Parts: sequence; C-alpha cells; structure tokens
Amino acid sequence: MLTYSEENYLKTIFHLSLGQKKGVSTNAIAAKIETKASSVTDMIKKLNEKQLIKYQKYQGVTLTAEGIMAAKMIVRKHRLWEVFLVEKLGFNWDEVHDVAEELEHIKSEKLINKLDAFLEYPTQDPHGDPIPNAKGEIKLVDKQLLSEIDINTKVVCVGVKDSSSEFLQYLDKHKISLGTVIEIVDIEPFDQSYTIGLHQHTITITKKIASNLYVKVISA
Amino acid sequence: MLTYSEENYLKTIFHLSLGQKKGVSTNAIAAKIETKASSVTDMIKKLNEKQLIKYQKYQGVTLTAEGIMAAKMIVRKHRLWEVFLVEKLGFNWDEVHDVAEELEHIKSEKLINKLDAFLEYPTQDPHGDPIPNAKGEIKLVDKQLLSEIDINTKVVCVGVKDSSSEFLQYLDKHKISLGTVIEIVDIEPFDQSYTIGLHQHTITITKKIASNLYVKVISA
DNA sequence: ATATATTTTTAGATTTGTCTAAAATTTAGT
DNA sequence: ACTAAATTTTAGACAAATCTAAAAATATAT
Repeated sequence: MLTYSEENYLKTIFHLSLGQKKGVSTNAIAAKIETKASSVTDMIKKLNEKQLIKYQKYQGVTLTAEGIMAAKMIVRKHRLWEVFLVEKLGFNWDEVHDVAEELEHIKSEKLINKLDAFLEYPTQDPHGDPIPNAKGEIKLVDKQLLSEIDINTKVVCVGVKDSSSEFLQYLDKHKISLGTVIEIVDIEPFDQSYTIGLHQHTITITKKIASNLYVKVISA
Repeated sequence: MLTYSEENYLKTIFHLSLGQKKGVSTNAIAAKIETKASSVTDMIKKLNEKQLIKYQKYQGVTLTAEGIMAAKMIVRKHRLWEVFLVEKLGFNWDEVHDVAEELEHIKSEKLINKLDAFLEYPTQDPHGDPIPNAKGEIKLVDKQLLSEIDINTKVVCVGVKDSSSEFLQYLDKHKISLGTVIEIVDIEPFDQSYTIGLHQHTITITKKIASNLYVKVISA
C-alpha cells in the first residue's frame, strides 16, 4: 500500500519522465513537488526499496514497470475525478485541479471503476489530457501546439499544455475552449504574436499563449 | 485547518456524545478509533488547545460549539458521499462505509455543496441517518427501535442502528430494506424473539436484530 | 585540465501521530 | 472508609515525512 506522499512522488516522476529519455533529476522532482532536494533523496530511497523506481546515486531515477502502472492509476483517478467535477457537479475547468489532487488518493478500485462507468468511460479530462483505462492503456491523441502551426491554417482546440487556472481563465476570457475553431490569420515576425480568428471576432495572442494551446489541423 | 486524524477524533467524540449527557471518556474514544488510551489523551490535548473540545483531566471531554460544527460538517460529508455511492454509482448499502471514511476528509466546501445539490439535497443517507445541511442543522426523524414496538403493530423500516456490513447483509438476505413494511406477528416471551410478517413471508428474528432496526409505526 | 558552480547526498533535527510501560487518579466493592 | 480494580495520564520511544547545513559528487567554463 502506498502512502499519500509516495503516490505524489510517483505521479510527479511519471509526468517528468514523459518529456525525456534520461532519468528524472532530484532537483526536477523537488521543484515540481515544491520540497527540498534532500527530502526527495529520502523518498527516492523508499521508492527504490519498494521496487517502484530504479535509482543510482547522482544519476536520477526512472520508474519500473510496477511504478509506471501505479503512477498511471493515480493519473487515471485524478482525471476521472476532474471529469466528474466538471460534467456532473458543474465546476469550471480552472477549478478542478486542487480538489482532484486530493480525490486521486482515495483508495478503492471499485470506486474508480464505477466512477469510470458512471462517466461513460471518458478518454479525456476537461483539459484534453488522456485518461488511462483500467489496464493502464493511454489513447494518445494526435495534437500539436498552436505555435507549431503555419499561417492560414484552420485548427480546432483540443487541449492545453499549461492547465493553471491563470491560463484557463485567460482562455475563458477570450472564449476559447476545447472544440473552439481557430483560424491563423497572421503571424507577426517581430514577436511571433498570432492573430487568430475565432467564431465572431479576431484577437492577437502572444507566442506564450500559442505555445500552451494544443490544436488539431482541420484544413490547410 | 484540521488534520485527517483530528477530524476522526472530532467525529468520534460527536457520535459518542449523542448517547449521553456527561463527557466522553478516553477509553470510549480509544475503543471506537481502535487506538490506545494514551494516544487519545495526546490528541485530546491538541483539540483542547484548538478550542474544539472542553477538557479537564480525568473528566472526559465535550465538544465546544466550534467542535460540534466541525464534527457535523464531517458527518455531512460522510453521509452525502454515501448517498452518492449508492444512488449514482450503484454501490450496495453495505459497501459504502469504508470509502466514505476516506472521502469525508476531502477539503472543499464548494465540492460538498455542489455534491449536495447534485444529489438534490438528500436528508438521509442510505442507512436512514440524517444528513446535516450546510448550516449544520439536522432534521431529526421520528423513529423507534423495532424492539420497543408492541405486538400486532404495523411499522415501516426507516433506518439501522448498526450499519456494519454483516448486519446489512443479514437484512439483504431477508429482503429487509428502508421502506420495507413489517408486521409484528408475535413476540416470544422466553427469548424475546420476534416473528414478523414481510411482503410475502414470515420470519423469526432475534432480539438483537430487533434492537438494531429503526422503524416508524404505521398503524396499531 | 583545473577551478568553480551546481547538483545531490548525508547527518542530524523537527513535527505528527502513534506506541509501551509506569505513575496518577478515579471508581467500585465490601 | 479503605482497598482493589479500572481508567487516565505521563514519560519516553519510534516511524514517516519533512527541514537545514554541510559534505560529496558531478557538470561547466575558460
């Protein structure tokens, strides 16, 4: 049985290892969990003992198969609860993260599988992130960052890279949500700001915004 | 902010104090929480510091107004989650207690009030126990133990005193649930066993069973 | 290549909640 | 009322998870 804290470390290592091939560094984990590197080293030793990660001093960590599955189950729970909060309880997509951080630690396989059925087996959470199924399988969706798309292309918004409430509220303010069709009207060479066409209006967004929006091309 | 453990103590003291006028004893708390009396004393000191209970050495504890409200909010959460598990996720009433014990500690007032609305403001949980509203008000329902009812009376089952899965499964086996009409056909003087009429059949139950079923009289 | 900077680990301390064993207090029996 | 029994508290220890400060290892820069 994993503790609350062990689960958080596994989840964090899982997320960090997606972006890279090498082991995840102590400092990277510490930054994400907002704790000290020395605390991370302590926990790394525990997870290593439990065979959930592979660890060599000073060389970072990687998850074992067992560790990956445990991490996926936590991610599964987190994202299913997010769907529940938005779809059933009427939370906005910028309000669900912190509550889901708590709910993801509830220990009951039956609960999570019944919740999954109740929600009709969603494959994505409210931010467009994939939900692992009960076997840990993740259905990857074809998506690109808006910042990688050429001018005069029509795309649909399918996810966000940054799911902080600040960014999500920015999107709300500009009426951008999952499913919103976006047309890239212009890209300013000087600062790479994007002028994009939405339903009724046209707005200009910074490179930073474009680098945090996942889209799928509809037509060139 | 209360810890998980502090919340469990408050809830336990709340439940134990309902049955009596005097302060709740250390041993009673220890028995319910399944811990040692010395651990209880330690926690009592913390809760006293936080002004959630009134405490005098060797004299047991009583909750302060603030402590009562905190306890009621935990009970509220526990029972609302139980309703959710049964009504929405299809759990049986004997399966929900342990999961609700975890869910009751999720910290979000918004969550619990939205859950309350989603469930359409239930006033009772799956075992017939009252659910405190957002203000902490509890709607007491008129009920008696089946063991207190006279012969030749028709009653309806409205709750259970013991909500252990063993007892609930016994009731399931005999097709007794909330709303079941029960007619007291006979009471054996020797062992106070009850012969009761249900929908189609008649069964005999022990005094112990009758002492754990809450009913409401329909007619004499 | 070597000095410097950064990262990581170790050592030792702290907090929370628990425990055992012993001491203090209260309760109950005669 | 006095003694025995039960309850409650205290004292000291421990495990989990964290921290600070210092030491060790690795990475970087010229």
